[in-house]
Amino acid sequence: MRRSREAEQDVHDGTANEHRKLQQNYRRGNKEDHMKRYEPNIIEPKWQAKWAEDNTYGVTEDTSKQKIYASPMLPYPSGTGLHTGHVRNYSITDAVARFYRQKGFNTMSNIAWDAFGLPAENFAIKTGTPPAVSTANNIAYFKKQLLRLGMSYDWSREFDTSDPEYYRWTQWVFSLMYKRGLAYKAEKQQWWCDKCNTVLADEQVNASGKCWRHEGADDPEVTKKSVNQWFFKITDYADEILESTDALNWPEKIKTMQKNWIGRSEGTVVEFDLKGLGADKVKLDVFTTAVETIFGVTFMVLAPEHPLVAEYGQLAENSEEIDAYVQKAIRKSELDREMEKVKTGVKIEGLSAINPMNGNEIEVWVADYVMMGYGSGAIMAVPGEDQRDFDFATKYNIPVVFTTDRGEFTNYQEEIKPNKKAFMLANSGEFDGMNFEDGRKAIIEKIVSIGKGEARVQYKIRDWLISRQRYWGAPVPIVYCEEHGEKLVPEDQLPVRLPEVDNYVPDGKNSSVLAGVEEWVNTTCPVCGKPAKRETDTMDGYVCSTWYLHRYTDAHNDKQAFDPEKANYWFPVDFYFGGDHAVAHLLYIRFFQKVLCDAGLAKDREPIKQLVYNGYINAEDGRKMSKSLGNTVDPMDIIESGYGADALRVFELFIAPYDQDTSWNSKGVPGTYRFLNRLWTLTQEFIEQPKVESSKPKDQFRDIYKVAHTAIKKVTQDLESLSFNTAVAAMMGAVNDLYLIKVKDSYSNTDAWRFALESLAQLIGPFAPHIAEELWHELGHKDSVHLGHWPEWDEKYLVKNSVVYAVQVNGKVRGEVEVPAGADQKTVEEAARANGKVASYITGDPKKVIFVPNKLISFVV
RNA sequence: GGGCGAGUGGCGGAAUUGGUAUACGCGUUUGACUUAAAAUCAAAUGACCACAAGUCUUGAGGGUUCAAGUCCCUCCUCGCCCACCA
Repeated sequence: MRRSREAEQDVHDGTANEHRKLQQNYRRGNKEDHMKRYEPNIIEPKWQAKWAEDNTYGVTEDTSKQKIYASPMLPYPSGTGLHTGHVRNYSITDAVARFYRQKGFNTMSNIAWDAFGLPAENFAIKTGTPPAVSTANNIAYFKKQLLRLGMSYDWSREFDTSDPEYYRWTQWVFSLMYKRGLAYKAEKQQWWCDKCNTVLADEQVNASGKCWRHEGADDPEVTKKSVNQWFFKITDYADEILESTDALNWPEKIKTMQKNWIGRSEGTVVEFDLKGLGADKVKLDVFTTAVETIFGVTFMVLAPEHPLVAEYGQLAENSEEIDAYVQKAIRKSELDREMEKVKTGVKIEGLSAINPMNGNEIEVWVADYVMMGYGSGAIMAVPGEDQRDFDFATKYNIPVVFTTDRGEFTNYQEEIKPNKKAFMLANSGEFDGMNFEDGRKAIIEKIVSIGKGEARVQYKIRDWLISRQRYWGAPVPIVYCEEHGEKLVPEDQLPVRLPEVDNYVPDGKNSSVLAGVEEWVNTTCPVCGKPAKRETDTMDGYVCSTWYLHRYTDAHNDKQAFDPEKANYWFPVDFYFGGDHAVAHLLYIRFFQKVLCDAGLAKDREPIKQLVYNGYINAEDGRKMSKSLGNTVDPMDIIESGYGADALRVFELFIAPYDQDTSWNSKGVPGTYRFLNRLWTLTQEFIEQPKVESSKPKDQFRDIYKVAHTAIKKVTQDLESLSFNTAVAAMMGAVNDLYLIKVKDSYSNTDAWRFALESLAQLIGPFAPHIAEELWHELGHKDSVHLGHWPEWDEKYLVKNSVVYAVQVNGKVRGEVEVPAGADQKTVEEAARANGKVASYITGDPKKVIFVPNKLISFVV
């Protein structure tokens, strides 16, 4: 069940060899026999057990302390387990959580399982294993991995979203939405995946028109199907979400994507009367962002799917031609239509529209360059002012009217388009001579006054489609009664439990297998008690994950989804870590938080203070890590082969800046293991030295203190700015420096060495928590280094006694000189000119001398 | 077509307001230890050059400056996102 091993045999063999080597090293290494060796597979499980026993990472709402809430995005427990690419996200989360915990913050970090979803159901269809069983197995392995990695979660708050005790409250979330008028059922054209046999949200359809779960070359494109569906009214909050996006401390990339997704544009809805084919009383609404061009409208265009096309197209003389065009256009995917360079269309003969501003009668066309999915699916075409309309008009010999006075300009792309706003209106009746802005205002006013339209804000975002025709999800808590219609299941009757079934294959007829479970479907009406039928749709997994960050704050409450007081203590989430779901999940949780606020259940209108969005780690071959390519590495293999979780975690943080994509390197973990081993050895050797009561003043150990304080400063600042890779480099540098000092001078049990080693034990805590704890205890401490132990640096040890200046002549470095700290320009200049090599480049007096304190001196000759 | 990123050794990557480019790690090479290998420790490692000296080097080309990976202009490549958006 767990995972297919064959594909990773090579990797496995490789690590097995490493394992053998390491074991030999332990047995026959040249370290003195009595010295305790660095064996992560002994110390790591030991501390993991101790932390669990002491509940080291358990938290309560301690108002006397400042809180930090740091969480990774909850994982979907797939059958393949975590690979080393996934481990990056968890390592980053844990480094930040541990850093703040060590600094004394009341820090909460958690894990939960996003357990509902299609793969478990598909696995059930294939093998007959119930989703609940395979999901539990998968969770067990994920949990084993994360425990072995030593993540500092409050495990008492763990839950999985497919547990009735959880989805009971997911159904409560639905009720909350329903009661606030934010959940509704509607018949809409929706994306449909033939492989999943279910509808998909817009966000689940990728750029090439395929389902997010079936993106392969052989997979079919999604199609449109008309289905009666449940929606959450996210559009009610579109404006607020959009407006508050800029202020978020989130990556610009994500913010831009969300803003594009909401897609706000301000414009005008204009109503055109129709004429002919018996449509004389019918109005055609169009949306335009350039209403000032309305005098230039010479034709109207309807999208092929527009309802008026179906209605009046068949009445036209050329109905066959229209029908053929529409059929062809609908078969083409939206993507194909967009790729189409040449615009095509068909005129609806006999139908015309009346321009409300000048009464002109104009043609009505069907063309697939207009999309049903935006605006009203119809446009007023202004070929004089719009390139697309112009192309179309030219092709079909439709008149062109310019509504701007362009003077001598003739080139549209080069001259007119960029300067459009500078031209005065023309051919626009009473509005001639007005500039673009005034003209627009005046024309909108006029349209409104004659009752033919209004200003409107148009969004690209649609309401959130939440229902799925699948088994393995939280049932929508609705029943249908003949007398009372659609009724919410009362809260005290939740959860609506998923019944056990034998056959998981959906019939593809717009309903899930639940529809076939009669004893479940047949229920009673909560109002009259008479027979009623259950809703058979389940909710999209994104509904489950929309409120789980709240559940963490009160994970086992059986009276309510969460206690708002507890949630308000922890919220907003200070750091949210992930590398996926740029739009969907991250938009939904913002929406939900605002709903909670309006319902009086939350106070912060934004749930996430800082989004930490990590890049991908690709496989060593440069391709994306995936089970099907056989290029994933199981972190357990690396850990168990003797390198341990700490070395793996350090490498995950060291490999590159966290937000950058990079590639796995199988030699990397041995490298970070070496580093940890050097730190280990340094500490062990120290412990074995007899304690020295030094009579030397502290200043004699200045270089040791300097190394320690430099590292403390750098690592602290780097963690604050999430620069994990340079923090690791700084610690490596410190260890290297201490080795040099050790070799050069004596190595003895002095306060200076103790300070340096204790500092490093603390600094390494967020990165390699087990060795940190072990060394901390080896150095004589009894408590956990992870609770409230973080070193502070003292600037006085960072002050240099002497400074090395670079000496430049005409901008080129020709040498360097060492002078006492604080030397003035004259001193440095003399020292520099005393340098023979420098002097050879300077003949006579320099024209100019540039002096940069503590850096360089530059002679211009 | 539009928007946003990014191009630095053999590789992953460092580099305050412009101020000694290549920190740290991997890899490679040498030495110590070892019967031997591994491990460990010490050291070398951008290119050209036998060495020194010197020259060149941050995608390409120009510019500003005493000084440019960093600022400005032109261009190339790659990645991501959006896209007949009315």
